[in-house]
Amino acid sequence: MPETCPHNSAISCGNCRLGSICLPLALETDDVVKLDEIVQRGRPLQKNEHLYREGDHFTSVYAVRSGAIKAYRLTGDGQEQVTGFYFPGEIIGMDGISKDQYACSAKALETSAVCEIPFNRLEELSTQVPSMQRHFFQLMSQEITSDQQLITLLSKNSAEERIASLLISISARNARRKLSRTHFRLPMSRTDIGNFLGLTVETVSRVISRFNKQGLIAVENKEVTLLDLEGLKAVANVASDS
Amino acid sequence: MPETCPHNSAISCGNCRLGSICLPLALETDDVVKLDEIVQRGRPLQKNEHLYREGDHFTSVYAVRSGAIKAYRLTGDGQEQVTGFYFPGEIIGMDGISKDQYACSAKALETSAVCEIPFNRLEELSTQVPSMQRHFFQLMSQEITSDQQLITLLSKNSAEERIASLLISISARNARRKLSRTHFRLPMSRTDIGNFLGLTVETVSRVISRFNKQGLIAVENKEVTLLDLEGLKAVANVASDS
DNA sequence: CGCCTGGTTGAGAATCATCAACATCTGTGG
DNA sequence: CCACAGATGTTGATGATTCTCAACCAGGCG
Repeated sequence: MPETCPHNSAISCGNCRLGSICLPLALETDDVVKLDEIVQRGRPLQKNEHLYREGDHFTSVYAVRSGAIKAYRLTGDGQEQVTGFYFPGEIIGMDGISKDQYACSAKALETSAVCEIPFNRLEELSTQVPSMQRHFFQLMSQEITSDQQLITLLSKNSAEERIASLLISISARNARRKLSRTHFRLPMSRTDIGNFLGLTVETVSRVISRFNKQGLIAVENKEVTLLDLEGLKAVANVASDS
Repeated sequence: MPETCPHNSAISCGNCRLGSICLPLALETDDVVKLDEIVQRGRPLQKNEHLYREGDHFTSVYAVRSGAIKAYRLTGDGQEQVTGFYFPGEIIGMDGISKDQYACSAKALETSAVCEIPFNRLEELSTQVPSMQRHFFQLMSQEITSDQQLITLLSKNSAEERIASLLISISARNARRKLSRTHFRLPMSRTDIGNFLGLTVETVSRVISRFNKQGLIAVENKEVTLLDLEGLKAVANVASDS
């Protein structure tokens, strides 16, 4: 068996715990080595540091290794629309491909580490390794469907349903990483939550307080415990398995 | 010069007027021939006929040739969320890639013709023709950014702003096809518009009536004339060039 | 002709935004 | 280590936008 990472003995896609939910998902061992050769791992981002900004020349997509990143765009009148929160194992930056410049800004919500994947290298690799191409098509398609879920949420659901859905989504993404499904720290501010869900800070705060009083969750600042996951799912109006 | 389409003398990507805004955009002449070989053109869809349904096994993406298609998904409680309207030259079905089944249903709003592009053939072609791969990545990325624009619209904008934005978007897409920027027929119902923009039929109807009274547009059933495009853009809160 | 779908208009109700005051947390410097 | 300032979060009162319910109108098709 070959050395899993030829240029960095500490970290590699081959030994990354996130591999199962990140890029290498569908790859053969030697293809993972090829991926490893193009992935660049820089210094960590400090809280509030930008990974890239709206309008920057598009060069790379990024896999989040640790921490949390928010993607947002500014509206004409300077308001912030958060388009997504990205947790370890998730890929950010695919919106930049179409115009060769990023359509969103990406900012660290806490100290975070990312793996940079230069897109032209990824394109090359994709022509050589069909399963790589397939996997990347799937990742982009996944981004489309998750955006469409958010569209539905914004279009049809009440403030309570939106916030319950967000909590459930974070819980599910935690579970994928083998972390607690019921207890976690929200890396984003209430304002960010509002800007994501199309609500004001006040409404976010009120709904969270209400969930707390109702015994659905226990909140202390950013620490959240989901006390009644089934109850929350009922509030969110989602089928029990999602 | 080779025969542009080896298997269908009437229609081919090579002679299609929509080529400049559809798939072949960035292709060399002989690559267009390769694309032509995999594109399938079936009988037209009648109004209300489905191209595919949510949950169907994913096989192909489709380029709209004529008419108009709406994509929609059903919420848990049976409501309809329209995720997009697709006009000639636009590609539909990319949401199906991630799970190998369509995440939306697609239904003809009027008699429509589509070009079916079997995805596994497209994948093969993409490994052989890098510009094809690149172009398809760009199309998917475009879908992501347009979904994100819709997210912003739903999250931050009033009923008037949403409807003005939709009219402007249709106008701009008409212009791309060298059709009138100011006069067109809305292929979708008021209900569809509401389900797309997160509004009720009544609100849609009221806002359109108001625009009519204000002299911004002239409406007669589905026929719309944009009388004051600049005024509409002001209402929509968008920069004048979009 | 009458029915049914789709669209319009009106009145009242509900949700969420706005404005405002206050509380709490964070981190910085004395 | 404490004190303070600014940012962040909470709670309350009020109001606006949009939804809901309902009636009515117009057009298409059997």
